[in-house]
Amino acid sequence: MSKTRPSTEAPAKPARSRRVAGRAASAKTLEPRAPASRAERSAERRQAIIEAALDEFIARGFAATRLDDIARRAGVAKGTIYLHFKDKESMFEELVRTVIVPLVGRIHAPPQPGGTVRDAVEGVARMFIQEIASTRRGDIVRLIVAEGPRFPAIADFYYREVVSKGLAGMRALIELGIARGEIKEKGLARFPQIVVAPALIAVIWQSLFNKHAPLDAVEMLRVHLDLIFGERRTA
Amino acid sequence: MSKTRPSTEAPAKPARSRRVAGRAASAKTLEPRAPASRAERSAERRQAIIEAALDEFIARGFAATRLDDIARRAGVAKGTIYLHFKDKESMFEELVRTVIVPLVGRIHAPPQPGGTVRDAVEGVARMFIQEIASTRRGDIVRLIVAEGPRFPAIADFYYREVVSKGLAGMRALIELGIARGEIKEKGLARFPQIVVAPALIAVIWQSLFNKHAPLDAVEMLRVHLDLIFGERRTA
DNA sequence: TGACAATGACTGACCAGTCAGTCATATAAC
DNA sequence: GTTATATGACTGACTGGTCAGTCATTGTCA
Repeated sequence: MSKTRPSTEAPAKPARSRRVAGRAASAKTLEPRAPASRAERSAERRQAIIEAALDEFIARGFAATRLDDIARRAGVAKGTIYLHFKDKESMFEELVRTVIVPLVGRIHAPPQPGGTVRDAVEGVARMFIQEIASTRRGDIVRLIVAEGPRFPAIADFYYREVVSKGLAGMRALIELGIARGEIKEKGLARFPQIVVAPALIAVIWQSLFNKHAPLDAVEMLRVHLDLIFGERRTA
Repeated sequence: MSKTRPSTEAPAKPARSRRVAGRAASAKTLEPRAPASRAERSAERRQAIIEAALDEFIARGFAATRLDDIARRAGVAKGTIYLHFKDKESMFEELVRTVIVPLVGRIHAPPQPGGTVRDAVEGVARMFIQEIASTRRGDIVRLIVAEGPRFPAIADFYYREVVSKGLAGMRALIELGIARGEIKEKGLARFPQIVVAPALIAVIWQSLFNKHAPLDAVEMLRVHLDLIFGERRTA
């Protein structure tokens, strides 16, 4: 197999000619082609670049991704990228940050006062599958695993913002579960990773082996919760 | 005829202490560049290239690794690489295969007739930590996760040779454990991944987050086994 | 000596990053 | 309201460097 050819599969916006630019469609609700203000259009561009870059980085990894492809996919000239990002490397870092941050907000499971701990953990698991495993964010997780060692800044950030916070939250839940007698295995509080592990496996499986053997992530997580909390009553 | 080679008056074999055992005894009496037969020397070269390439690929990933670096590290000219491998891509694939194959042999845990299932699984876990998590093979696993999507051939191979076999073996153990009453959670037989997940997490953690928060993999796996088999008797 | 192995300078493709120039928009002046 | 000027977002051809892969030459073994 020779070098992977440029990705033309994407709806690469035809380089819109300058004369028409003023009428370029914008995503405004009513006006299909309202000429947004400079700031607005600039923000739109930046967003388009981020989306495109994400696709390319996920598909090819950092080193093999060409800025020309990102530019084409974003419907933008290559130079424009450098108006928004310092260079390829910091673009990658900033990119991951940008996409991860909103994900962090959803991490801390709100432990409803009334419910059981199992309900809370189940909620986290459901959220994880819906929001991460079955979306592009799952690929981001894989991307971090893949490029982390070469981007210590990203690995650090990810540990600080996601891993440590997520595990801390999970540990709190586990301790509550132990206190309430829902969880028998006390050692779990020291290794919340065990509770999370199958979810991560699901993400990796998804992008590597799913075509060989589809994995029912929901069912797997259910079994895992049964393992931790004991068989669920409703069978 | 002075050697034009810059700094390598003898085929520099820098960091290659791995399999010198056989030659170690005679290393003092014989010239380092022992007059081995052509075939032997060729095989040695090939092995050196594989070792070097592995180091580089692990450190940099596929795309960012330079063949010049591999050649230098292997104490070999770049052209020599092409006497042994078709191109960079097939070198990478063949490489992973070469390193994985001996690993596969160790996968099928020998279920000792006398012991408990827990003993058997513990043996697998111990083997995993010794042979994979704490060696360079762990990095290979990460490498596969990282580059898998861009090297379907490798992902396929890995699934066929390692994942499916490993999971099948684990499933057999689980079913035995269920039959013997050692394992309560029957659903585990459908998702052997759950049993293996923490081990994989340990590998990933190792290369990404260990400097932030060292993870005691042995202890974590023990807790996980407690979770599956119930508290161990000896406490 | 003949056959084969090894070398490393070389080539050509490829690509990150640059920058002089363009033009739509914003602002000021009339 | 209309025209003139200023701004800066955007462009894409270009540069300089890098690197996979080649091959004529050199070295080595049988």
